[in-house]
Amino acid sequence: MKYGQGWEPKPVDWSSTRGRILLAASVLFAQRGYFGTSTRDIAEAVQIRQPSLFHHFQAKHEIFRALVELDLGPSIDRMNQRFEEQSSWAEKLHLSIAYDVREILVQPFDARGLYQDAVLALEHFESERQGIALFHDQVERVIEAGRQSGEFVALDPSFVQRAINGVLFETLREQGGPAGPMRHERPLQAADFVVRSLLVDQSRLAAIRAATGTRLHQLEPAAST
Amino acid sequence: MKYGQGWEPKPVDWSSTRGRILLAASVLFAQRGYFGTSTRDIAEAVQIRQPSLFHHFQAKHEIFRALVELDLGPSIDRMNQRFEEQSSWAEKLHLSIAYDVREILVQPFDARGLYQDAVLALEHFESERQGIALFHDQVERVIEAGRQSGEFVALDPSFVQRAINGVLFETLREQGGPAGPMRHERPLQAADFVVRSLLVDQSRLAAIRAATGTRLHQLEPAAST
DNA sequence: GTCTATACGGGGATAGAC
DNA sequence: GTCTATCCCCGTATAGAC
Repeated sequence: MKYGQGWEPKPVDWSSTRGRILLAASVLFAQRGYFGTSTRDIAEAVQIRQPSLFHHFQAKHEIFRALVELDLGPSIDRMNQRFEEQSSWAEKLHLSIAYDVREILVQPFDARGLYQDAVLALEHFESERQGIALFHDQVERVIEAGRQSGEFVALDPSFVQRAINGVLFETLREQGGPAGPMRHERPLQAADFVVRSLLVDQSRLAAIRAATGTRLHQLEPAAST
Repeated sequence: MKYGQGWEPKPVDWSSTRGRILLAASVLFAQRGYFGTSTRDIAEAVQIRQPSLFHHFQAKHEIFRALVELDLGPSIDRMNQRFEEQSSWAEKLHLSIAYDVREILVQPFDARGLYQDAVLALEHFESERQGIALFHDQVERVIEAGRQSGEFVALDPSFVQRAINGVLFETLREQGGPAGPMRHERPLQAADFVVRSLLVDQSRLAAIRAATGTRLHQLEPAAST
């Protein structure tokens, strides 16, 4: 299993040819989808000839895979960090959502084209499907634990996990990818929206929000490097 | 403008060849995406030869367009009905969400492949994009009105509209299309999740939920015909 | 309304020179 | 590491017989 246990993708030099291929491909995947993007399109965007792509990646699907790793790996890693912290489940969940939203809005590549069922269903992406499932499990575990501790109302964890997913993804769609204008309030709004719906005692939200704000400030975005 | 003003798509005889093409195509679009589905695939699923498709639809994108109309048209129409009713904004929103979730889970075709930005960006789908924008406007109007009346907390209507979208869509993904096992509690759960997060006075939720339950029972699913 | 035959463009990927 | 040339498959769509 590739994902989990502190695994992180190697950092990418975004100015290298390989990095520029990844950036351009992510934008095209987001705009036209994986199947709607040809290797010729990608090559043209990077200003190289189409066969030169295959020097950097063995196949088209390896470009896609690299992008999923870059997005998903750190996300799983962050969630593992939340588990190790001493904080309430509501705080963990709130910080996770806000952090994920900020990272996805700030990172240099466009993640909108990456989590399409139709693409991930391809045979090549078995380990990516596993990674996604792992991430979903992590989220569900927080929801479930929060419910058992009495912090959250009783709601199907799998439903909540999917709702969070939907909120996260739509926030990215709204921004129109990393190129779009950053809505700086979105990370906290998204986290508030979900946690407000889950909390038994809603008067705690203000304090939780404040804690997340402080932590987010400390944890500088890694992606801007 | 095709959508709006009481417009509704013509009913489909799902046992006709045309209907079977629509059903099969919707499933394939959901599983492999629009670009990942060939007209050969569709024809094979319907047990006819590939060129015979073109007797029923002028082009591949006309099949897709017909499916979007079948899903989106009734949805817009239902929202218009909510506007004409005498009820609070919270009730309108709650009923809309629950109703939409139920319909999307119950209708015979699979809507999961229909709202992909990469596909809708194609030139052919201008009127579909307009229809989707119209629906989003309707939702935002309810959010905005509810906030002004003091029923809802202050949250960016466009953010909330997207969150609702995400929840709706993820609920469908969870079920795995119309073929999957229906979670009968999902319509009310989804509506609860959103409205709970929006309501200023959360003690109203139980009453709102009860009202939606009654109305939903009266409004039999149209799609099962 | 469905078929066979076929046109024609575009797709991913490889070979091999520089 | 990038190029040109090229292979070969698969895609949508049309023509025209039955």
